[in-house]
Amino acid sequence: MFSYTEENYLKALYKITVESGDGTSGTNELADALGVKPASANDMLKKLKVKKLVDYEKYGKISLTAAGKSKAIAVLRNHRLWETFLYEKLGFSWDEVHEVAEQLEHTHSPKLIDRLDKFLGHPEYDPHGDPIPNKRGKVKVQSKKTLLHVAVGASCKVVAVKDNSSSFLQYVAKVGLAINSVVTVVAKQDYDGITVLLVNGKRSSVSEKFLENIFVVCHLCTEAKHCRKANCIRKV
Amino acid sequence: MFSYTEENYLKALYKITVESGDGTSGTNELADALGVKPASANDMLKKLKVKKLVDYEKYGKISLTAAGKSKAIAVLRNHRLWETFLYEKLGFSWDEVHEVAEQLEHTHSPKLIDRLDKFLGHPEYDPHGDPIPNKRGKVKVQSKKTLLHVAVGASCKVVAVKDNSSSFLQYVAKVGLAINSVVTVVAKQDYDGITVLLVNGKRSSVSEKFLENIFVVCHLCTEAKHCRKANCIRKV
DNA sequence: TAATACAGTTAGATTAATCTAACAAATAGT
DNA sequence: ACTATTTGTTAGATTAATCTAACTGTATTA
Repeated sequence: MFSYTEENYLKALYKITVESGDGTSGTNELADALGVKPASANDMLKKLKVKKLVDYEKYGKISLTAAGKSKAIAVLRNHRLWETFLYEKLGFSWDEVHEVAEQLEHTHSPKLIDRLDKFLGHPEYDPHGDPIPNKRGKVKVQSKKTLLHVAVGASCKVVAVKDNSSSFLQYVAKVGLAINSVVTVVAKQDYDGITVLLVNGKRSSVSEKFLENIFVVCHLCTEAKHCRKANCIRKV
Repeated sequence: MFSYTEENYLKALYKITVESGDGTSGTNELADALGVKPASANDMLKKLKVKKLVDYEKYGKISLTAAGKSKAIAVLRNHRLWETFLYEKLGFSWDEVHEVAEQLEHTHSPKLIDRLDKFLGHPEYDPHGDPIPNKRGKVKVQSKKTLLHVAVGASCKVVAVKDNSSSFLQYVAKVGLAINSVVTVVAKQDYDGITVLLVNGKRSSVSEKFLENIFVVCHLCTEAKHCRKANCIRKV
């Protein structure tokens, strides 16, 4: 069995390794993500290595083993199903669900999760647009394009947000964005990257930090998948 | 704030003190209820006393303070609402809900509990017939009569079960009993108390231990409350 | 009332998760 | 290649919750 804490480390490692190019993480990066000191992360990494959930050599890159990845995905599935429940059934707003789901995700009842999944109608995406892994641990591929990659003058469709924090999501909502919103990049300052967005006739100026936390696809796509069209959003 | 463990101690203390005549508990009794050693319970009691959640003198009777009782009731509310959710919405059987609800009851989000309560339509009783405390901590009075108190030849209605363990509840179901079942006490052996019950035309022989875990009221009552009729179930 | 049983307490050890402070290895910049 | 910075590791301490084993107080009862 896994402790609450071990599960959180695995989940954080999964997120970091998926987002990094090479599927690895560093000690400090991990400690940062969990809000602990590097020394603590280091202690836990030793434990997880003994349990064959992570793989690394001293001073080397950290990666998840198949077993570690599988457990991390299971926790992520719990988390995203609970978020969906809170949003769909209990009327929580999308900036509130993350924190509460953190508390609910560590139940050790496979039956509970299966039944919840069924009750929700086997949802494919959570309220933030992130794919919900299925029972067998399969995770849909997500667009890796963000608003930062969209050319000035181009339009695109929001499919997910990277940052799930309440403060960011409230900001996103204020700008008028939501999952499936169509947004146009109107202008960008070369100097500091401040960008003007157009959403439903409303203009807002945002930073590059904001842009890189919004995942998008070509606005002509009908599915919230990575758009494969060659000229999608008119840029790489 | 309270730790998961503190909450469990408070909940156990509440149950024990409510069931005892004088509203107190002993160290061993508490330790037993939680499956820990008396030494551990003693350690925790000291902590809870410092936090002014319990009241006792060395070697004396243990009771909850108003603050301790209030917190215990809040945990009980969470527990029973989750049990109801699992039973009503996710199709769990009544012998499965307790264990899973133990894991869900320790969330620290008042909003979650309020929304869950609303989503379930403000239920008054959980799947075991136990009253769900309301938001302000008010708990409905429950019948304290059990099948053990019912005279031979008399009939009564099941309103709740005392033991929530899976093994007991499966036994109860096998006998054909459920909340609101009408049951007749057909015969009782003076020697060992073995009692014959009649439920929906089916006879079963059960022990006194079984009988004292089934709460009942007069079968003519329409509400699952303590029946106040003088001759209720033809016995004290 | 003295012996015995039971209930309650204490001291000291253990485990998991964390920390601080000091140190070591790897990397980057000139 | 040398130094400075960043990144990673270690040792030792702390806290919460538990345990065992030994002890003390209370209650029963012969």
